[in-house]
Amino acid sequence: MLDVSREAGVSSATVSRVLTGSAEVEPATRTAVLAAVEKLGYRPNLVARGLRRQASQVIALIITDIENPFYTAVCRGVEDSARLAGYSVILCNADRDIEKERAYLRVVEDQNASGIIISPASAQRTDISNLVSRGLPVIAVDMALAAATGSVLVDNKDAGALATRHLIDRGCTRIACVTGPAENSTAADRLEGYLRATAEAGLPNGRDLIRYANYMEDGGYEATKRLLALKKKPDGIFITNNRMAVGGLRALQEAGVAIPNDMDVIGFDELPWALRLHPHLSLVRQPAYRIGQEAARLLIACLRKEETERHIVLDAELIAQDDPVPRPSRKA
Amino acid sequence: MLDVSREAGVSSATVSRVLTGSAEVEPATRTAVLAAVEKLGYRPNLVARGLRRQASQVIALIITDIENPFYTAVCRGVEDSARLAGYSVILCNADRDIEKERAYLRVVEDQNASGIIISPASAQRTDISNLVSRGLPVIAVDMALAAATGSVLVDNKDAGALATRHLIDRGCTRIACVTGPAENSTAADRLEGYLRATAEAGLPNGRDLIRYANYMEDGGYEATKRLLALKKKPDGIFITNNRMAVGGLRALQEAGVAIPNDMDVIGFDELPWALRLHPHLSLVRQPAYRIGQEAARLLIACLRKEETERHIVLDAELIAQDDPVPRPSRKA
DNA sequence: TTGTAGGCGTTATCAC
DNA sequence: GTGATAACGCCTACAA
Repeated sequence: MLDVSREAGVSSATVSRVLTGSAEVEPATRTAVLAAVEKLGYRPNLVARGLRRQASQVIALIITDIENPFYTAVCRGVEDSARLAGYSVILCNADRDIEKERAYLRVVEDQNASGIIISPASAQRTDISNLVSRGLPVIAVDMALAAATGSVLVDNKDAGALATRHLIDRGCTRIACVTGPAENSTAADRLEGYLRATAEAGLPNGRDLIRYANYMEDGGYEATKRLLALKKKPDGIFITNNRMAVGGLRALQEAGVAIPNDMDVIGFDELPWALRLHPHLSLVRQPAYRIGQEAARLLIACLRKEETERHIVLDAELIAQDDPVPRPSRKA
Repeated sequence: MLDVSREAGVSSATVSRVLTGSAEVEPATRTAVLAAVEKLGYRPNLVARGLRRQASQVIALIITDIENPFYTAVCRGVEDSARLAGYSVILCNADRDIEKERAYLRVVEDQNASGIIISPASAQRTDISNLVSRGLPVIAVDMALAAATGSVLVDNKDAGALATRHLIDRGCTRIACVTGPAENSTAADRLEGYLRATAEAGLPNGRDLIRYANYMEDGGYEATKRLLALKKKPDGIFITNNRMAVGGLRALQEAGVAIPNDMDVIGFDELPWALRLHPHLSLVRQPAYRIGQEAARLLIACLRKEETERHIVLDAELIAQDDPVPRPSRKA
């Protein structure tokens, strides 16, 4: 910057003013400065700027599982929205690991991120209290977090009920549920939706019909296999996430159970295209891209101290079996 | 830090020495400092440190397509390896967009990343020359980059030939190839492998059997559909990436073409589990996680000025149809 | 409108 | 072994 100021024959303060637009500058000196910047290919050092301003124009995005397309779609929403507003995004994959998540929260704080968007590893154990008390805005997505500055969520109970009712509407009378880890609150909510819908319909929903798994393929596989081993087999299964659905489909396939003739299945969230290879698999889909967009919008509004609603709830959508599947609208 | 130094009754310089281990410190003062650090919950400001040291302990990872599980697996490899060595990773998704990639390269440079790992959007147009000339190490993965400091690659020509020969071995005599964008060098290499293998076997490989698509589901879908519309239909198809394979499978399914009876298909890279739902789909798999690990190892070796081989070539592996599929070994 | 000067939180240098 | 002190590159009072 010193070079630029010399080249333009002004002080470094003026260069700074031109570059940041923080104050009025004589048009002539302004052009001189810009010419010098251009000539020397000068670019401000973001680290120094961050140190001085105590704010970095960087948003940290901490996600639960980078190999799950739901979260990557959220990422893209955050990204696109944040970049439009002049923010950079740094992405961290906590990998469902509370320790890894904690490590990232520390790093991100120490790196002076301007704000944080997080899909928490745990509603209880994820601790953002010191961040929030330091005034750092934190937006929760996917899972509610009591201390969060804001949130963008889907009502997982409703979504779970929506999925379950679809199976009921299709005539299932003995519906099982493969849900996520017991301590995971979204899994609990989706399960609760299942319990509500089955109860309303007077259908059985006892412990034998419920399986807790790890939200991963192998978990869905094992859980489904065990359901198929029941004496009183279910005639419908609600699998509460996309990766487990893949495992579940495989278990059904290996067992020679045909969908929908021998078994009705509904999943939760897409795998881009892959689940559509199974035309008889319905699913409930969260607007992942939109969740990301809204989270970024919310965070930036907080950073700008704008008045805005703090908590957004979006609707999940039923993609019913054999229905025409709309293209995922990213730009919506 | 000033607080800590007061608390411990020493100067800030000593605190720094204790924390960084940059010089010997009297054990007694050392414990006093650490006690003060503990008591006050002090944590160094990484931005200030980065400014002073002109090095950030942050590695930037720029990937091509965050929705492609191949790249996310690379991420995890980089991550795990980098964190072990005390580096943080910031992840950027260039989205096959050369402009977005350029923007990220700038941001990352301005943020003073210590080094860069990149899967380039283009072998020709991705420009890292100024980074490299500034002394920033850049490791290319997935696609070679002439200016790169180092690289971790798979021989895509060999891999393409490997895939094609598998179809040949299975008795195909008219093999088509759905490859990526014409200007994409990995796509060109995989295609070249196909051309070589078919030529060696005396099989046709004319323009009608070759489709260029966008490495995405819709591209694979359209390309496959057009292959199926040929007067002289192929009896085998090599689809050069995982996302296109999903689209291709869908096109075949819609057309009622059964694998492997009506058509043999081989893909390239996995979708975690999803492609295994199609037990008759073989594929050639790159060691994605390992590529990421090696890239991080290489980069860190460069940062530490260690002598090391600069360019690593790993082997792709054939996962033959109906063969038992080994679990993806992440920790390998 | 512009320049001077000081400080953001560290660490490196140089005395002691 | 330890403490002043300067400097990393930028921004912003304050003064001119």
